[in-house]
Amino acid sequence: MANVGGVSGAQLRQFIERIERLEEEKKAIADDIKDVYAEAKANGFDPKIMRQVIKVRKMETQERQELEALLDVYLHALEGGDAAAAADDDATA
Amino acid sequence: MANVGGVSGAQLRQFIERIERLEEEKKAIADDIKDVYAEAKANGFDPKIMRQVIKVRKMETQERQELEALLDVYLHALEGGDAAAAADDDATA
Amino acid sequence: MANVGGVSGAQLRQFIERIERLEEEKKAIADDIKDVYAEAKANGFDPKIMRQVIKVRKMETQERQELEALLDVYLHALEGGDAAAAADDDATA
Amino acid sequence: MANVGGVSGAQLRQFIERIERLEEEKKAIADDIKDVYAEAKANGFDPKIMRQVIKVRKMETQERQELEALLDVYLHALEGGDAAAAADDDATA
DNA sequence: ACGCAACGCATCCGCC
DNA sequence: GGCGGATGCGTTGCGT
Repeated sequence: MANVGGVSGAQLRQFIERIERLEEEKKAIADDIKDVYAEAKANGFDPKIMRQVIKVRKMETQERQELEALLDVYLHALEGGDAAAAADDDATA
Repeated sequence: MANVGGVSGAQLRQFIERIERLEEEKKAIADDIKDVYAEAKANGFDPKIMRQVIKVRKMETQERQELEALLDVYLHALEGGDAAAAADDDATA
Repeated sequence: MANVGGVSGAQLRQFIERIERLEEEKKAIADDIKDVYAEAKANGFDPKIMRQVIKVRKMETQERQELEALLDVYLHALEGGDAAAAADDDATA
Repeated sequence: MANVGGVSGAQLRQFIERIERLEEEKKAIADDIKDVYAEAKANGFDPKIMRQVIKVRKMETQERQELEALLDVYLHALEGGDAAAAADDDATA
């Protein structure tokens, strides 16, 4: 009985297996990351500091993206030709 | 100054960038997983049940692995020739 | 000043001391466990094997619990009357 | 076969069960601690800060105990009646 | 906004 | 005494 209540069990199985496959890939990458840290450590770098560096760079990236997003909002408002929109944009920011 | 305190800044940069790249991939896969859950939900499947099913299947796999690990440790103990091997007689009954 | 910003310092003290007391008890039990391992080792048992046996038994218990949780979630889904119940047809095969 | 290689499996079983029992108790206490934090939070206290407070107090306790231990060493050295001992005590500290 | 769960980090213990 | 593995803690992200 692969079909109950009009819904395909086989289809569910496909979803489950796709997810399990993806999670395996995710784990594999996480392991790769651990390997890189280990290799770096073997070359005299401190993993703890490296993590800090990566965290900071990530934050900088996020800030930059947010600024770009904000810029886009402004530009689109101008494109729209509605002068008031630009004025409203970040009154709450 | 690409060399500070005897360590190569360029080498560090390589490690950092490899890790950042891998973390992007990891995030991409995590997003894919979310997408699959969303797609399954759109097809009438309950994500909560799916997560539980995946969790159970994962635990089954882990338990097999732990049993294999236990077997390994028994075998090594036998190699060592000491009394600890007695652990297999009824502890798991 | 036992009252700062509208919160009772005395009350906080009670919470802190309760927690500290509980943590002492927890540590005492952890020490007891170490003692048992030491005693077992003195009787010729391998602690490593013992830990693995305990881990396996624990996982067996957890798996039973997860299966029960899965059953619960199935039953609730059936109550809800929606198609998600189809998850039981072959996903675990 | 409760006896292999002259070692009692029943005895091992006793050790295993004692440990499992103790670990249950430990877990129960850990849960109690969580409950206290939750209760404190419900009364408007920040668990994160509470943890900091407890950590600091613990460190202070440890420092005090170390000082007392050091004092004991000095006192015992004096009791020993060996004048040189007191002078040696912490030359390497 | 809250609570839960997974991840990563720090600490500690046993082994070499 | 250093190293690797295991455990507990704290943080972050996800789902409700």
